[in-house]
Amino acid sequence: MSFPPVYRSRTEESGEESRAKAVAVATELFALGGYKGTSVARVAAKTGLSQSGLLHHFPSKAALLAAVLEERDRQDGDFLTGSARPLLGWAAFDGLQALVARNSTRPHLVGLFVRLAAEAIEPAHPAHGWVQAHYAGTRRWLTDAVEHGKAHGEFVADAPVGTIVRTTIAVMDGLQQQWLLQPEEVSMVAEFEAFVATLRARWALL
Amino acid sequence: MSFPPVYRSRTEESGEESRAKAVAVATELFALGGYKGTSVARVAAKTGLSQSGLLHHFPSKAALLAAVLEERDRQDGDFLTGSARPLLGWAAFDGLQALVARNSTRPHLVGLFVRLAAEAIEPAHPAHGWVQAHYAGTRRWLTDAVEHGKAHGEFVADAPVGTIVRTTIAVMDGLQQQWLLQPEEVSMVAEFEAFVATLRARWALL
DNA sequence: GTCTATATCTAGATAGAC
DNA sequence: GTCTATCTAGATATAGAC
Repeated sequence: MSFPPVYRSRTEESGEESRAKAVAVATELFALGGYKGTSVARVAAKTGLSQSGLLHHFPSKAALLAAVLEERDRQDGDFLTGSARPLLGWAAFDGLQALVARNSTRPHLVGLFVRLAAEAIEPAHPAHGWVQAHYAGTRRWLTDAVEHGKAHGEFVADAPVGTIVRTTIAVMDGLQQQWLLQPEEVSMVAEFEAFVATLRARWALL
Repeated sequence: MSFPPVYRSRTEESGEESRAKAVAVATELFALGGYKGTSVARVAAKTGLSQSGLLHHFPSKAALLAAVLEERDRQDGDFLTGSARPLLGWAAFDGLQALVARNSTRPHLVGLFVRLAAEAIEPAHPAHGWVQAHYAGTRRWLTDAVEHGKAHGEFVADAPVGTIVRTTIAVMDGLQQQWLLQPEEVSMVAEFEAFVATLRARWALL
C-alpha cells in the first residue's frame, strides 16, 4: 500500500504529466503540420484531454508554442555549448557532425525546426524572436570557434570566417529540408561530413 | 474611338486581368504568410475583388495555389534549362550563380519557395507533389551537368557527383532561409560564389 | 464577371460545473 | 485538474441576383 508524496498532491502530479505529454504531442504535431496548420483541439485530442483541459495548462496557443520551444532548447541547447569543455577551432565542426548524427535520429525535432524557421520569417509570427535568436546564437558560437582556431594556427590566415560560418549553417539547414522530404535519398551525416572535409581541405593549416 | 477586339468581349478581357492580378497577389501573400496562413478573402481584397469574385476564377484555394506555382514555373523554369545552349560541366554552376543573383532581386519568389518547401514536406499538402518534382528535377539537371563535365575532364575522376549536387542545392536553400530572415546579414550572391570557388578548388581538373 | 447573402466548418478562447 | 457548453471570429465554398 503506497501513498502519494507529501509535498505534492495526486492531482497536481497528474497535472504535471498532462502538461508534459501535451508539450510532447504539440512538438510532434507542429513538426508535421506547422504551428498555423495545427489546432489546439488536435493537440488536446492526442494528449487525451479536451480542448479546455489543455488550455488550463497553457493560457493560449502561443503559450503552448513557447513551452514547446523551451523544451526543445532544454533537450538540445546544451549539446554544443554545454559540453565538458568548449569546442573550439576544427573541434567545433566535430561537434556539429555529432549534432547532425543525433538529429538524424530525431525527425520530429528537425521537422519542428524546419517548419518553424520558414513560418517564422514573418515578423508577426510568435516564434519569430526565437528563430532570430537561434540563428544569431549559432552564428556567434561558430564564429567564435573559428576565430579561436584561426588565432591558434588551425586555419590559414586569410580564411573567410563569416563565409565559412554562414555556409556551414546553410548546408545544415538545406540538408535537413532535403532529408525530411526524401529521407531515403539523402544522408545528412554523410553529406555534412563530406562538406566539412572540403572545408578542411581548403582552410585547414594544422 | 476604339472598339474591343472582335474575338474577345470586353468583360472577358477584364476577367483575364483580374485572374492575372489575383495570381500575382496570391504569390506575394503566400510568400509572406504561407499557404495555410493566407486566406482567400485576403487575396481577394488585395486583388480588388470579393471573395466569391475571386473564386469565380479558381474553383478552390488549392486551384489558386496551382495557378501560382504554374506561373512561378513559367517565369523561372526556363532560366536554367531553356537557355541558348545547355549549361554543362562547371558552366552549370555559372548558371546557378546567375540564378542566385536574379533571386536576390525577387524576395517574393524566394519567400514563396522557402515557405512552400517547408509547408509541403507534409504529404497531404496540395503543393507536396510540386515540391518533390522541383527537387527531383533540379537534382537531375545538376547531376547530368556534373556527369557530363566529368566525362569531359572538367572534374577530377573521383569527384563525388551525388554529394556535390546535394550539397550545392542545400547551400542555395540554406542561404535563402538566412537571407529572408536577415537580409542585411547575408549576401546570397557572395556566399554562393565563395562556395562554388571552394568546390572548384577541390574538384576542378581543367 | 462580379456581387451579396448564406451555409457549413473549424478555430481559439472563456464561463462555470464537478 | 478536467469537463461540457458556449461565444466569437474567421475560413472555404455555394446559390442566385445583376
